Amino acid sequence: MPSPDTRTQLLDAAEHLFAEHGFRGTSIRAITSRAGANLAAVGYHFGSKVELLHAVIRRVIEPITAAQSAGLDRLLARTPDPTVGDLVEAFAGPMFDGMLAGDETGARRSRMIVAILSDPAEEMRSWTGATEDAVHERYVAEFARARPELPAPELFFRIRGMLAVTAVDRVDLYNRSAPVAEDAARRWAVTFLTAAMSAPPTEA
Amino acid sequence: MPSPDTRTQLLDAAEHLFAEHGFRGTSIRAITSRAGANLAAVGYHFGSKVELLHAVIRRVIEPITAAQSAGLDRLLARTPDPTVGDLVEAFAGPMFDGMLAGDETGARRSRMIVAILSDPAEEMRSWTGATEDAVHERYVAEFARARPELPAPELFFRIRGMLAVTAVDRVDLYNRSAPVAEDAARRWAVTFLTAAMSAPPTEA
DNA sequence: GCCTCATTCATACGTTCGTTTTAATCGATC
DNA sequence: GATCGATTAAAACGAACGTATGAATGAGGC
Repeated sequence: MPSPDTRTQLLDAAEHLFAEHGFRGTSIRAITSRAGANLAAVGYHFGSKVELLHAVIRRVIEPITAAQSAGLDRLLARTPDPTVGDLVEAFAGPMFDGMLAGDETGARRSRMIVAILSDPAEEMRSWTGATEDAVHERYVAEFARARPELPAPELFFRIRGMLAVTAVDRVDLYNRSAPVAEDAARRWAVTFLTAAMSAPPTEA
Repeated sequence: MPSPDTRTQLLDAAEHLFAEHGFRGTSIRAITSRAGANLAAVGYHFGSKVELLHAVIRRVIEPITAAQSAGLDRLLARTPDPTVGDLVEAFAGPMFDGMLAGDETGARRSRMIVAILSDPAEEMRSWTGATEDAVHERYVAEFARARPELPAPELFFRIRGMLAVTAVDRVDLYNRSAPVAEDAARRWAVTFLTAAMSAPPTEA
């Protein structure tokens, strides 16, 4: 019984493999093999493969949502009318938490998020819970308050754009340079998105 | 022999199903069934499932790349020093071509592009040819010329961000409004991205 | 009318997959 | 140290998959 916690080992292995090869491209056998567990361990601990997926997703998403929520609380306690830049920082920042240079888990988690957001498979599409929805609602409301002249549909479009940018790590088409240092990506994203969210409404 | 062209029918069916359920989530049987063709038709016309995928990807990507290239030619013929907005329009615009409201193919193609850009599976990752690379190189060079004060790594990051935003249709988290009218999404994206690309460099 | 060649068809093969089942094992409790 | 609940192990099942094969089909050229 050398393994400390089979359940956790399974979650780690699954997160790695899902990010690397996608949900459908990862077999239970590959997961249990990497986790040093028996084939039946997934069925025992999680019930099925998709329930394991949901557990993995929850483990990735929850701390991000919590940080987004806490960040907004902190922001509103400091000032009643936060700037667009403040909101962007509070919303997008947590996506880059724990992505220190040299640490591969950050990049892997980023890939995982991209996979979650963009995978067309049915199993990937039901990852939001009440908590996530509530936090997103709050941010939508705050952005609407900070940019009252922006029509709602265009605001929604821009928020979708934010989500997309914060999760691009996977598209390494232009990533010909050295691995991005420390939290440079985070600050670049905030610059990028603050400018984008601050743009005047598109004229009709 | 009522079907006009089995090969085309297969491409259409495959494009639809790949966008809907992903590559791995789509069986050859589902494709041939939807195309009204025999199970062996894929093997006969394309050789294998992944070769069919590559044919589908090529058919989606090629007109976009061509339009991007032609747009840049037209732009440079008009003015030697295009603005950031001009470059954004020429680069991002073609991604939205043929996405008229009410036409489902546009949204489906968008989903297809997202799937291509973000799918972690190995088969999806080798879709760029020499033509695509050349066009992207030209745009990188032009953006660098238009924003000479921007450090190269941050410029690369922003171009990745552009790619991400132009392909977000799938993330319908905030798409609670009616389907986006005509080419509104295209103009919103240009506004969004022009502001983002015009932002001053992030300070160190 | 027949041959030819491209295409379509029905079918089968071997593999891999997720899941289930049944037995074995372990550690803690009394 | 026997018992019990929780976990792990080994094996098997049926289904679905990609691919390959060989026969059937049908139009166009001679």
